[in-house]
Parts: sequence; C-alpha cells; structure tokens
Amino acid sequence: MKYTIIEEKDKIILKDIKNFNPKHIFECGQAFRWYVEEDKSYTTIAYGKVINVKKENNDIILSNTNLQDFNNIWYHYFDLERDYDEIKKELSKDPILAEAIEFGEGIRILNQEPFEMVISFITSANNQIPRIKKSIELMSKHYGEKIKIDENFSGLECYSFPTSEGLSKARPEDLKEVCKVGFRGERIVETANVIAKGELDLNSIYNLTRDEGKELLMTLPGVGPKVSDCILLFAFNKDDAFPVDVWVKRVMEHFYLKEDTNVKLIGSHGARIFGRLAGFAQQYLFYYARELGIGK
DNA sequence: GTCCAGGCTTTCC
DNA sequence: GGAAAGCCTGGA
Repeated sequence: MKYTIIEEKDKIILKDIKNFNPKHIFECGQAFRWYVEEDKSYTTIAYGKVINVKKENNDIILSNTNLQDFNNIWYHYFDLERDYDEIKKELSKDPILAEAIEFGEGIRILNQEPFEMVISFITSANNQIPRIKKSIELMSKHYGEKIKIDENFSGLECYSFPTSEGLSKARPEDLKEVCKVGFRGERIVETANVIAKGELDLNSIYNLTRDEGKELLMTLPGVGPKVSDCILLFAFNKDDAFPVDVWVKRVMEHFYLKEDTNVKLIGSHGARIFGRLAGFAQQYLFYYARELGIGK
C-alpha cells in the first residue's frame, strides 16, 4: 500500500490514500450506523467503538482512536488490505461499470460484524433507509451497551449494537412499539434466539462458499435471497455475492437487460458477467443508480 | 419442485 | 397515496 500511517493524539492519519471516500463508503448502502457532521465528516459506530472519519484533500483522518485500535479493528473494517486499483481496472473493462466506478471512486466494502448485519438487513426488508437507521439506533439504545466516550470528542450518547443474547430477550411487541420495526419484530427476536442458543454458528460461515453460506442463512426467519447476499458480502467477505434489490434491478434492467426481468434472473446474470467481483460491481452500481435515480 | 399474488407495519416523499 | 435494500404463506 502506498499511503503513510501517521499517529497523533487520539488520531490516525492515512496520508495520500486512494480509493477512500467516506461519503461513498457510508452512503453506498452497506452500513446504517453513520452520521454526517457539519464539516462533512462521518461519525460511525462499529465494534463497540465510535470514530470520526474525515477526508482532507488526499488524506483520511480517523479521530477518537489510536494505533492499537487501527491495527486491530479499523484496518480490517475499512478493508485496507485490499487493492481496489486492481478491482477497478478489471471491472472498468465494462463501459457501464467504468462510469459507475468513476462516480463512486472512493467506495470500499466494509468488513462489518456478522450479527449486526443479520439483524440490520432483516430490518431493511420493505423499508426505507431513514427508518432502518432509526430502528437500529433504537435497538442499540434499548438492548446494547452504552459506549464510554471521551467528552473532548463528543457529548453524544452512543450504544453498541446488541448481542444475540441481548436481542433474544426482547419482546416482539417492544421492538415494534419502541424500536419501530413493524412486522419484522417477530423475525428479529426469533433469529436472535436461534443464534444465541448456538443452533446456527455465524462464525462457521467464514469457511463456507457463497452458496453454502446462503443456504444456511436462509434458514433464519426474515432472511431471504437478497438479505442473505447482503450479509455474506458485508460481513463474510463473499465478494461474489450479488444482492439484487429494487435499485440493482432498475440499473441492471436499464443498462444491461433492456426489459423487465425477475429478480432471480438478474442475480444469475450479475453472477455471470461480474463473476468473483460481483459484490464490488453491485456496490458501484447501487450507489450510481441511487444517487442519480436511474430507472425510477 | 417452481412461480406468483397478496399481505405485512410504518414512514417517507 | 404510493413506494420503500423483501420475506412468508398459500395456491396453481
């Protein structure tokens, strides 16, 4: 990697780093626990920590952290071991993707926590991003742990995402009334229960293929084809997963298929033309379609 | 076994 | 008032 890591008090600076834009990363649909600050920086909660991510010219400044957490958590969270130049070069052979990549040049696929991804994407079904974010914050506040934050950094209260044990004890009615998850309440509690009891070991999925992991995840209540692909891509590094949501359906029909096509066929088409990089293609296309309103 | 319609909570545009 | 990062159920 060509960038330089500089350590300052409560800060890590990634100097001259390419392929890293906080807006692109957080707003390409993979994450829900982020907040835009007045200076256009992003504050995010993950792995029980709170950090601020700011782009200044060619540098990225991570605040409220240190070198130890950077090495143990954020380096992998931001997928810094991966060479995005190579991915972009390969995908840019497709002229449509070349344009989508230019538009969302700073996208990276985060490595997020499995249980949080499972519950977040169950919550996302037939839902809207502002409401999904709100429900996730409410679940964290009521069933997670309060995170201690240096008051010099922020006076806000932040909570870690709940554990499976924590959420398994929730009542579906409370998730509906307090956390505003609607009909997804039962699914969330039942899924948390299965995982808390060890009937499904999420960690086993790291060693499975996309298809094997998908089959296992789809046994969980509220997890279907689309949600399972999101979990596989955003938590388990299955880069060939190609989640087909309404936006990807629109953009694929608009640019590639030229006709109304069912979701299953769009998924197999994406797998065929993008192969092992389908997940990255999906993220560039999703961000492109959603920001520009393509096909709407 | 596959495919499809209808229902689901509530918020957002 | 329709749509929303879909899933589940029942029937053909």
